[in-house]
Amino acid sequence: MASLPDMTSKPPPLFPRLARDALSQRIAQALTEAIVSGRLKPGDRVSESAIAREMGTSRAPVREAGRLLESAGLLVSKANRGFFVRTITADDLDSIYELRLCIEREAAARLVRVGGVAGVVPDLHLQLDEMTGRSADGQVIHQIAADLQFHRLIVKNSGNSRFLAVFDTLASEIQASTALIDRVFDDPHKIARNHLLIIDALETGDEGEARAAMDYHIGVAREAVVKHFRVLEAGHPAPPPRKVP
Amino acid sequence: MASLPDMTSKPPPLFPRLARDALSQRIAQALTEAIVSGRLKPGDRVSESAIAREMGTSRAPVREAGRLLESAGLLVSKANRGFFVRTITADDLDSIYELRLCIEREAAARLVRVGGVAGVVPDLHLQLDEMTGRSADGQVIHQIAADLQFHRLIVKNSGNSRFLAVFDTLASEIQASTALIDRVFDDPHKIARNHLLIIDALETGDEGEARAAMDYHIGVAREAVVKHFRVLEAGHPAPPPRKVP
DNA sequence: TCAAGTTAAATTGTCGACAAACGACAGTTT
DNA sequence: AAACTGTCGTTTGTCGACAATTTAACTTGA
Repeated sequence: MASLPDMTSKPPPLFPRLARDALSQRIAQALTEAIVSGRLKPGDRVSESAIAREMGTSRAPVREAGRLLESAGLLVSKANRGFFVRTITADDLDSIYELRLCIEREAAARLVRVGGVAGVVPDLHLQLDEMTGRSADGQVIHQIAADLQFHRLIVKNSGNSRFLAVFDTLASEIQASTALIDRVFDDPHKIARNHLLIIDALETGDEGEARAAMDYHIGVAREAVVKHFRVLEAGHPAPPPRKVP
Repeated sequence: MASLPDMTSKPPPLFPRLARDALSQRIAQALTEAIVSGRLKPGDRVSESAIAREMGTSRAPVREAGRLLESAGLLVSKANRGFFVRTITADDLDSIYELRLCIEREAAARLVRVGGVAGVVPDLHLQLDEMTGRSADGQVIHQIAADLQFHRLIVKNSGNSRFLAVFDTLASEIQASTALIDRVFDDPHKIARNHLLIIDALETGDEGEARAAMDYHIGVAREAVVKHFRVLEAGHPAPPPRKVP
């Protein structure tokens, strides 16, 4: 009986299965990278044919990648006009952070409830080191990515897959918006301290504590980010759309 | 000054915009209708070529419609296998309702905060009439649709567009899952009374009241729906996938 | 009879091409 | 001068066909 082939668990951790469909996903990843890195700026046109020419593929997979990123919130499509990099306003970011608050507040409480705190705390500390390390290099993008990853760990281990799905969407939009930011908001060590407060709250084992810590933490970030974008908008009322080479 | 052309509100209610892209959207709508009506059951294969043949189009727009419904959560796609109608488990529904709770709780509070209650209450009553009317005909599907529409009105008028986007996704999944339900859970008038409680709470003007009412209302629904699906799953452990004609 | 290996049918992923639609520019009219 | 109309080039929306992959059937062997 023990020699029966195991049908439930994957036999050996097979290679990433590189399906044929992977093409559109790789294109999507390349586009995502271009957007979060800032090479593609909000409002820029993303031409199917141009991208297809550059990557040496047909337009079909590019189109699929575009639709994928559209549902992810990174692109918008106008009928018969094609895709454009989504322009994120301060109001958008405010809405995003308000939704993010709802999700993470509940995720933190849920993590405590299901007793998964002890399992993630080590990973959280690792991610925290990553965060402070990155910020030392002045890698703002990577620092924010590590920040989001920290929060993602909490959401992922909360046990509600819907929370994670929504969070990932919001995270990619937040990450994309940070391409416009050229400086960190706070001293890296202060940020690290703030995240330690979250870990402390989680470890109390009290749902209310966890919720409150998350409430405060995200509330502060929300205020800072939105304010930053409001002054940005005051300077650049309507940036003209550029053509992607 | 009063004769200046109004740039903020739409001039005359323009025609319905009828874009060329409407083809894939119409296909998506047709597929959605088939799913929520139960003609396509969870696990059923949705063949690109078959649908394209039936509708007299090429596979490309069908494919796009599939991707659209995939991001909406109605379909899942396996690499090189195509699309399948999403099978929703009781655990899924529980996750969905937990997320829905987070959203609507905050949306109700927000609606109170921005002072939009008075504007929607008439519409809410209209939707309530629709709900009780439908249930009299035994139209369970339509009754649930009207129920969701009631809640959608609150979310929409809350002012956070992200809330609405997430709600719509969840609503379509809930609507699709109800295709498996053949009876109403409660007396229609009792349901109507429960919704009246929400309206009452909104009209108090107190955010906490609104939140609490929503909490209770959705909590009850969640418990009933999830319990219903758990017994369904006990009877149908793994329904075999059917081929769509 | 059952199992494994092989072959065939069906379906998806991708490609290149065509026609409709949009935006820009210029010409005309009031 | 301003607004409207017609034309032109570019890009998308759609199509049919080919290649790769999966599924199922079929054959072969113990």
